This record gives sequence, structure tokens and C-alpha cells, in this order.
Amino acid sequence: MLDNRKQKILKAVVHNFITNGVPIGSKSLAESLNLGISPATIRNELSKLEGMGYLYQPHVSAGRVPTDLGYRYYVDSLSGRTRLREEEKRAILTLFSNKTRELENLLQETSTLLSRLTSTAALVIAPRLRRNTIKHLDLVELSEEFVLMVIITDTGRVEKKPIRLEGKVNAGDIEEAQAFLNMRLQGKGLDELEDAVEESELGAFKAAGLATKAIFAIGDILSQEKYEKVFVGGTVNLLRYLEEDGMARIENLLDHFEEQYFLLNMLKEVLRSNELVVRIGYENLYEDLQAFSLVATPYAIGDETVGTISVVGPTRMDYARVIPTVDFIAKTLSRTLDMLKG
Amino acid sequence: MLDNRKQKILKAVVHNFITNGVPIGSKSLAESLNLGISPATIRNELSKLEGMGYLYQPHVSAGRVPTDLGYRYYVDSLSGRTRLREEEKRAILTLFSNKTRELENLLQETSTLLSRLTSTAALVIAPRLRRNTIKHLDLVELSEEFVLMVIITDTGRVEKKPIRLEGKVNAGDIEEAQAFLNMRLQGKGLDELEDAVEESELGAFKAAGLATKAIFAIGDILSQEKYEKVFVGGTVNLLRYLEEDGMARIENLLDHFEEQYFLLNMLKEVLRSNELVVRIGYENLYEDLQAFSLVATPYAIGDETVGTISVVGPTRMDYARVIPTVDFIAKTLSRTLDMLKG
DNA sequence: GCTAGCACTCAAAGGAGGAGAGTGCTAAAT
DNA sequence: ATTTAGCACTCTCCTCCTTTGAGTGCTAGC
Repeated sequence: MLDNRKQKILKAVVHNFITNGVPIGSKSLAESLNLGISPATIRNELSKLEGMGYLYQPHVSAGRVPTDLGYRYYVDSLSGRTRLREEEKRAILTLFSNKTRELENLLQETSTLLSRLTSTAALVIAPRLRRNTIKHLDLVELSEEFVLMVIITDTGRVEKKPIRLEGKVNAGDIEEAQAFLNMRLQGKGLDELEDAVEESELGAFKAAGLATKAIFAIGDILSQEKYEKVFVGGTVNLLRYLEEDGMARIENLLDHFEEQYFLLNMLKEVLRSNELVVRIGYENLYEDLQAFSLVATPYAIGDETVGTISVVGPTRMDYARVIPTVDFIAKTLSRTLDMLKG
Repeated sequence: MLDNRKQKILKAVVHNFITNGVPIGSKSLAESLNLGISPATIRNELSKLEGMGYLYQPHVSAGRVPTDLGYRYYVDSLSGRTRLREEEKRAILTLFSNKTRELENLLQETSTLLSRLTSTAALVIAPRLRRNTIKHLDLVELSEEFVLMVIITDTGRVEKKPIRLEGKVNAGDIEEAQAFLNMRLQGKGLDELEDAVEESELGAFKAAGLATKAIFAIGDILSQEKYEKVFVGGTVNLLRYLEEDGMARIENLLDHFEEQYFLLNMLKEVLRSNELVVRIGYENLYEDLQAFSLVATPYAIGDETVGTISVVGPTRMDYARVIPTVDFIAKTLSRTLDMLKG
């Protein structure tokens, strides 16, 4: 659709704005492009590119700046053809080489590393709980009124929930319920638990009430989105960029960052496609995000996608570096999780 | 040391600056104070107060603004004599009335509430693990190479750590080690575990190596400060205040907020005194905090201090509201934890 | 189709001037 | 010995104006 020369010019404008943050004019463009073409010719091309919606001028006597559509073109044009530098690869591999770290720590550090390497805010979503299977279930008496249910899954996750007792339940009953539940539930997927135990069986023994409550408690854990934790890192980087202009916008965004609910919804929606996604400015459905860009990609254990890692930064972020970084970290994280699991 | 009139004037200047954020001059001061005294007289007093270091002028024809010392005087003068409004008390009590929430959720919400009520950033430190006693210990086989150790404490905390196996260990050995450890450790305080098992006994059975590793793993959990988690809320509020001036300072501070290590050290140091502490501007030892004020107070379970809650905001925060809010929330949290425990 | 030349526009930076707030000092009043 | 009125002075903030320079679009000629 765009002839060769227009492509070169457009890419140069985007590249310039990403690196310098300042509009560029026809003269500098003519020099740096070295196409044997005069500024006047470039002005004609720029004017056409503006007409097509790829560029705009902040004001009439400023240079050109990419629109979101311009970034989109740029990103599409470099798809696949970007490479990570060796030193960055090494930094990433180093972080992941220490394998004895537990999952949550690993994810938090992934988030920190990602934000540092890309100078953006990073979001890492923990593996989804639903797909885990249960290894062991504990019922521990905390007080006369409360029992703590603890479930341990095959991926090493541990979740807990207090259960309030009604009436007298003695230590023997609790043990009995625990033994029953373990017998029935071990090896089952967390999302099939509710079906795993028939009502009729439950009637049969003394601590049935407690066992029922425990099963409901597992349902509660699954239904609370909270339990799909988001690890946020590097929010400071967002401040560094916009400096003075969009203060209010950043405030809104950071507000959302504190409610994990919002982030989860957004990322789930974005990642239906199951591959790396770039959402630039207005392409984001959520209004408060439309001044920013999002780069997100899933990660997997074995063949199964379990979570996502992503990055939020200004629309003028350095896509050519950010995209391969996000990609490589996701792949490395997947490989590490594979190894940890078995 | 300050005569009555100077006190009144100083307090009025501080109060004005806290509420309006703008320097105040002798004229408005004369009107609002209503002491039957002319602006000229007040000017003399202001000049003396400035000489004593309580006030300063941003520039020669601006009004007066408190120094950190001025705030200090103000805070000392209102100590004890501030009350929380009934509606705020009610909001706090409402949050804590829903008792079935688990500890971590409760602390996170405490942090959010605190930041919302005071328009500052809030920091809540989880109860210290050392003082917990052990209720139950699980060893769960995750893969051929790893066993996950999970400890459940009397306060309902659950901590985990993967243990790497060396050589063959079969399921029976793991069970044996778990049974042994539970027998020996249940009811013991986490910080006395290392002494609880004699070297000599360990030699006696097959899975001794695993048991030893488990005990070391507990030591690791305790020594990693990370496990004393900090719940941070409302960092956005810091941005709202300084708007344009101290951007760099805020960036530094937020950077530190992401390393929990820094926060923990600071709060530990501050709270040796075991009572509510206000550190204003330069009174803070950490340089990046010297443009802000900190209000921190311990909370307890029973008679024992277990953690701290605190607030970081601009030096011109509304101490008369913030202090009683922090205080009341700490007391309410303590009471709630008491009830949960027994 | 390209380019040189030119008039034009507009943001940014700098300066001049006035308004207003607030001060410190002095001398008189209490 | 305090207090106060009066006054000159200082300095920020705002507005208005000018200049500068970057960058454009258009036109006419190559």
C-alpha cells in the first residue's frame, strides 16, 4: 500500500521519535535518510503520510510525530525481524539459572527484571490455579471457632482459607474429615473438585458438615479472582516518561494498578489469541490505558498456557527492544517452569 | 519556652499551611487569630519565630511557612488531644467486623483503608514469624528432585520452601521424616526449632538427611527478611501532593517502596520505642525520606508487639487527623487479631 | 516528478512593566 | 516597654510584546 520511499520515511520518523522524543522535520530527515532527495520532496511525502493518518503535527510549524496508526505500521514492519543483544540474553538466563527459588519469588523477580530491561512497568500473572491438581489437603485447628484449610498443589502452590465451625467439632472429627477429603481429592484437578464428592456419601460420617464446608471453601478460592495474583514492577518508570504533561492520566493508571482485578480482566481479554500481542494507544479498550502501549505474551508449562507476562509503557516505547525482551523472558520462564515441574 | 502568643501564632501558621498549602502573611493571620493585635505586632513575632528556626520565608515578600522544627512543635502540642470523628471510626470498625478474612487479606485491606482515610501512602508489616509456634508441618513430594515443605503456624500463617533431594528418597522415607518432625516440633516456637532436635537423634533413622534439610529450610525462611512482608497501599497519593516540584525525590522514594528490604529496616529502627512515632522531614535517617513525614505505630496480639502499621506523606500532612487514624486502626487491628486467635 | 525559493505560521524564549502581597524599619502612641 | 501606623522596598507572578528559528505549503521552473 505504501511505496518503498514512503515506508522508509515513515519508519525513520517513528524511529526518530522513539529515540529522541522530539518531532522531526524534513531537513534532518533528508540528511539522515541519505536518499539523494531534497527536503522539499520529503515534505510532499510527509504531507501525504499525514493525510493517510500515519503522522500528525503537534502544531503547524513543528515536525512530524507518529500517530498510533504510525506506530502500528512500524511495529508490524519489524515483526519477527528483531533480535535481542547477547548481553541481555545472558542477564535473563542468569536470573533464571538459580532454580531452587520458589514460584512466587521467581515471578516477582521476573517482573522486576522485565521492568528494568525495558524501562516500563511490568505485569506478571501467576499461573492459573484451576489447572493445578491437588497433592495434599490439611485441616488444622486454629481455635475453637476456626479451622484452617490448606491445599498444596502439584506445582507447589499453597492456598489457604479459614473455615468457621458451627457447634462442637472435636479433633478426631477434623482428622476424619481430612483423611476422607485426601482420599477422595488427591490427584484431582482443582476445578473438578466440586463434582468429585457425591452428596450421598457425605451424609455417611460424622464430620460431613466440615468436609462440605471445605469443598465450598475451595470453590471460594477459585472464584476469587484475587487468587490469580499479579506481580507488578517498575511503576516508577511510567513517571519518568510523561514528566509534566499527562499527570492525571498516570494517576488513573496507577490507581488501577493497585486493584489487581482490573489488570487481570484486561490481560485475559488481550490474550485470547494465545500469542504475543501489542496494543498501541487507542487500540486498548480501557480508556485509562489509551495513552499507553501494552506488550503481552503468554507463558506455558509444557503445552499448556498458564499465565501471562506483559509490559505497560508510553506509546513511544522502544518496540524493537521491548518486544524481543518480553518474548525471550516468556520463553525462558516457560522453560524454567518445565524443568521445575519435572 | 514560647510565650502564649507566640504559640498561638506558630500553631496558626502551621495549621494554615497544612490546610491551604500556601504561605500566610501577617494580615490574614491577624484577622483569623482575632487576638486584638495588629499585623505589625504579628510581624514582630513572626520575625522572632523565624529567628528561632520554627518558620521560614520562601522569598522575602512571601508569607511564612513552617520548617520541620515548626511541624515538630505543632505535633508535640497536639499530642493526645486529637480525636477521630465518629464516622471515621465507624468506617474502620466496619472493615474489621468481617472476621472470617484471612490474615494477609486483612492486612492488605488495612493498608488500603489507611491510605484512603489519610491520603498518604500506607505501609503495613505482617506479624513477625519468629514468634509463631508450629501447628503442623507437611512434606509433599513435587517431583523426583524436589519436596515442598509447608509449615502452618498457630496464627494461621502458611510458609513454604522447596527442598532439593540428593539421591533416592522414597515416599515412605518422606512420610517418616514428616511424622518425626511433627512429633518433635508441634507447639514449638519457630525460633527455637533449631535447638529442638538433637544431632544424635537424627542419626537414628533413614530419612535423617531430609529431616535435617527441613530444619535448615525453616532457618532459611526465618532469616530471609522477605518473609516479613510489607503491604503497600496508596502510593498514588504521594504524586498528588508535590505535583511539579520534587519529581525526582518521589521517584527515589517509590523506587525504595519496591524493595521491601529498605522499608523493613527503616520501620524496625523507628519502632524500637514500641509506641506511636512521628518522624518529620529531616528527622528521618534515610535521605530519600527527608522530604516526607512518617507516622508509625506498632500493633500487637495479646501483650506482644508483632508488627507495625505506618503512613508516609508530605511533611505538611494533616497530623491532627492522620495520627489518631493510624492509632485507632492499629488498636482495632490488634483487637481483631486477638479475637481471631482465641 | 523533483527542487529551489519564498512567504507564512507558530511555539519558545526573553524582556518590560505593572499589580499585589508581604516584609522590615522608624517614629509616634499607649 | 509594647504596640501600632505609615511607608519604602522587595520580589513573585502575570500579561503583553518582540524576536528568533524551525518548519511548513505553495508556486514556478527544471
